[in-house]
Amino acid sequence: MIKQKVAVFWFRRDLRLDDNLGLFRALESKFPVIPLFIFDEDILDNLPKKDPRVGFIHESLSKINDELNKIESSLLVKKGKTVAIWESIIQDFDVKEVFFNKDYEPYAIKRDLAISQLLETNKIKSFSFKDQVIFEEMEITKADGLPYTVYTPYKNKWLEKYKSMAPVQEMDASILFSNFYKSNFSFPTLEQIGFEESAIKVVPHNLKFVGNYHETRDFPALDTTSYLSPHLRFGTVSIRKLVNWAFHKNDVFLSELIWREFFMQILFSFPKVVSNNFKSSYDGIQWLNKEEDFKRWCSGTTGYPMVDAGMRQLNETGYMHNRVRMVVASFLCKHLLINWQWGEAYFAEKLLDYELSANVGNWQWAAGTGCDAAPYFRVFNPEIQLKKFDEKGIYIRKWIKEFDLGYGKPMVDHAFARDRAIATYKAGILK
DNA sequence: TTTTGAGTTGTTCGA
DNA sequence: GTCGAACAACTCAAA
Repeated sequence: MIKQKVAVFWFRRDLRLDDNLGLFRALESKFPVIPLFIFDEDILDNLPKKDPRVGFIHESLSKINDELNKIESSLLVKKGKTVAIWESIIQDFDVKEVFFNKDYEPYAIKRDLAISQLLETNKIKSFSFKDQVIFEEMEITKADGLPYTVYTPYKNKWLEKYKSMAPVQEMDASILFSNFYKSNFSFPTLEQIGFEESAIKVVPHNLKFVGNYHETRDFPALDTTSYLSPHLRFGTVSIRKLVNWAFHKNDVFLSELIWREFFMQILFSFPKVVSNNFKSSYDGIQWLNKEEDFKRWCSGTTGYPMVDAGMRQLNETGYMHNRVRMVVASFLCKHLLINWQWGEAYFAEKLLDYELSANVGNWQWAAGTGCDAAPYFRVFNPEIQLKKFDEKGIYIRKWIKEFDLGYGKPMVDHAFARDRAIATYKAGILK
């Protein structure tokens, strides 16, 4: 049997048909395009069976597949080790070209290199595209060509470059949809991939409060969050469209999107931050790392309402308000003197928007060990934070049902913990 | 090369 | 109640 000549577009964390650069370029190919997604066993094997993020990926793929079905095409969904899957695809089709959008995490870089080599060996052309970010690694650098490690000058340069760019062209790939490979691949259920439905769900994003972001962002009771982060994580929204829109809408909100790229380029240029302090002079801190303290933090039973409400919101929904993330992170590192890596790992497990670069970057920021981090003597006072940002206790009552029935005592005295944290850091920081 | 200014999100203390 | 300084110097970026 003669194998059909095809191109393949490989979806990874860009789960949309709309304004997807790599997909657009793929559809310009002279070969019909098979859209592919691989559930990567090297990642999935470490996840719980009810991981809501896998559910969201599955749901997003299902929507894409529904769209494709309208034009007599379908998504090819595979599960296994990526190299083995690609070997099988090369067996089944005469693959001429492969298109995908770049992914900058250490694991992804390694994986993509292996696949690119496999394709090259088989004389298949592969093309990768910048789609996940406005500016990728080494596009925003200091005059000497080295990466920025301080946010503000990075942001200034980023904005300068963005303003000088030609206006963003939105790509309407739908005019090219006729070039999708006609197929009727069967779409697997979540159970067939080895997962189960979770009660926790990614919610649709909501941009209606962005205009007032600078005024409302610190008040968790208002629930004016955009809920964009998981969508950015999995690429169900286009960063180009979002930035283009946010640019005229709200500077502070835009700045958060620039933080995203700042931490991405930090991870790319300094991959050691995944498991090491960015500032190695902080390596000598004597963490207490007490298991039972960590468990109380995880379960939201520290006795500090702001901390507990945040952790319970996380445990129940997979989200946590940004202001509260700072409070719980500072509490873990400074009040409990637990290594930021413990907290980072817990967030990685629970957050729907979990993204390696931002998680590591922000945890190191809170711990004071990161680039451009909070100074070590800055210790958030959970009671003052509550008074300032949830004065009426609306947020904490939402997540702590028993709050008015008499709430437990703090597990550690603030003044004591603050002094201990500053003294411990001071003693541990190498000169 | 040297100098200068600046650095996400805080808290506490004392005048 | 309000305000500035201290917390601790240090490193980075740019001129």
